[in-house]
Amino acid sequence: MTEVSPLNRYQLAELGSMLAEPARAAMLLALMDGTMRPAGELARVAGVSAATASAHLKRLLDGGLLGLHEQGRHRYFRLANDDVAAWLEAMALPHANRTASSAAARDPALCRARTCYRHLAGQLGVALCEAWLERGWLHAGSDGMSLQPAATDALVSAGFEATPALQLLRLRGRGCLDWTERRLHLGGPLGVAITGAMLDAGWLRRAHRNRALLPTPDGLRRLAKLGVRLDT
Amino acid sequence: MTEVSPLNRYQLAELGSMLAEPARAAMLLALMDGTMRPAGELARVAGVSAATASAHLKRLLDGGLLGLHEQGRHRYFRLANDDVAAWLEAMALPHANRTASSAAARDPALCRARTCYRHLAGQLGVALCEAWLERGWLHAGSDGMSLQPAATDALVSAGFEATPALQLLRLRGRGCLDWTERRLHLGGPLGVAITGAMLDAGWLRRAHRNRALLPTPDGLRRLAKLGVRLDT
DNA sequence: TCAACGCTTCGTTAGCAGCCGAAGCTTTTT
DNA sequence: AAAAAGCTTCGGCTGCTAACGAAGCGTTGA
Repeated sequence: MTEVSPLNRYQLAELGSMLAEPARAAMLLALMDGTMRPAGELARVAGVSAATASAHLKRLLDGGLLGLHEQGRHRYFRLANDDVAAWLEAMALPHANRTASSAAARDPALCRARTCYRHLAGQLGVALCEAWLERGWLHAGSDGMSLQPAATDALVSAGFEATPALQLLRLRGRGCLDWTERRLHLGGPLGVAITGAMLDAGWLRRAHRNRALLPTPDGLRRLAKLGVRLDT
Repeated sequence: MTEVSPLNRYQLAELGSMLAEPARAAMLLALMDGTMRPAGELARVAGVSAATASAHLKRLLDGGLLGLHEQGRHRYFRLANDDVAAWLEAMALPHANRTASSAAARDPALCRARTCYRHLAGQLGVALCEAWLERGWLHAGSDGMSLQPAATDALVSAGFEATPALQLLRLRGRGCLDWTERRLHLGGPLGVAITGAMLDAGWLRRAHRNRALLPTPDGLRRLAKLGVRLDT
């Protein structure tokens, strides 16, 4: 009865123990929006002293869950990569059933569109991914997803600037499991770039309270032109 | 800075602490193949006394990760549902990068085909899901996936028995993120039933050492007739 | 040059969680 | 009816770890 699995018991336990402390969990959740935050701010978010926070951050850093950017006397922490963000999103899976009954209690805006790390998730994210796959604008290969040249014309005519649109062709995307929709949306550098461009262009606005993204009326119109529609 | 997320810090920490003990992690991993196992066996797998195992199992049960079947003086434990199995698979995400370099070191058979809970995963699982979606045999709606009547004829002519093939139409499937392929394969009751039928029909055999599924030459031929091919 | 600042390291304390053996309960076997 | 088997509960021990204040270190700004 040898143990052959993606993860052995010790790796799994190690990963679990990273989350097992509410203070660490709070820090990770705070970084889910893709921002970088200094240690002191994360200490406040977690509600612990600077000394305690420092130990927690070291632990998460050594564990490979966080990345670090040092600047003068500040140390900015961020999630290590979008695998970690996708993983944190997936942590909601065991709760999927229990909260399904109280689905209405969940923030509807959050279900409609939100950031997953730094790319678009929720109904809108899934709709975009599926629509573009169907139109052949996105190609899904074994090495991830990529934008097809045919898509750039449509993007430009919908309001994207020509240069950024062309640069998108070089970026790679990847599927990312959406916890509310249980289907894939577009993540990876490509997903980040597209989402960023839509924010810049004013198609989407960030909510203040949470990770929700609010599509503007103009944004909805332009998205519809690109085949992306919200069911409701 | 209120905390609005699928999971709050305490839920996340609670979930993490379930895994944080190697003994509990070992038990969960042992149940990943979808089997039911009595407490005593899980104690042996985890390498702890019956008393300790009992406490761990109670914890996992209360936490909603395990299901229970009582029979006489035996208590059989299983994973609560396939959400939990999918979640455990997703736990490998943060390791995806690190192990990518040593990808060759991973068991190739395991990457090719394996059980995820009780349904087919790996290259073969993803290939089946994508091929059947493309052919219109599978329909993906917001409520999950379902088999279309058109598929049953093909299944029967490929060697499925007529009655089981018809019963499949009633079952619902769902996408399940594949940690090696980073794409969706077919899970849920429908995925379980199809995989089970293929095992019964001798298209696939279970490996002894691990969760790998070994396609037989005959099975490969029949799968190819159903549009399912391994890239290599 | 000195003070303020941001963060980490050190040393200590307190509390929780895992572990086991023994005892108890229930079901099965003889 | 008694013994065995499977599991849980109880009690006590041990070790780990999160917590904080104080001290130390490097950076920034006056």
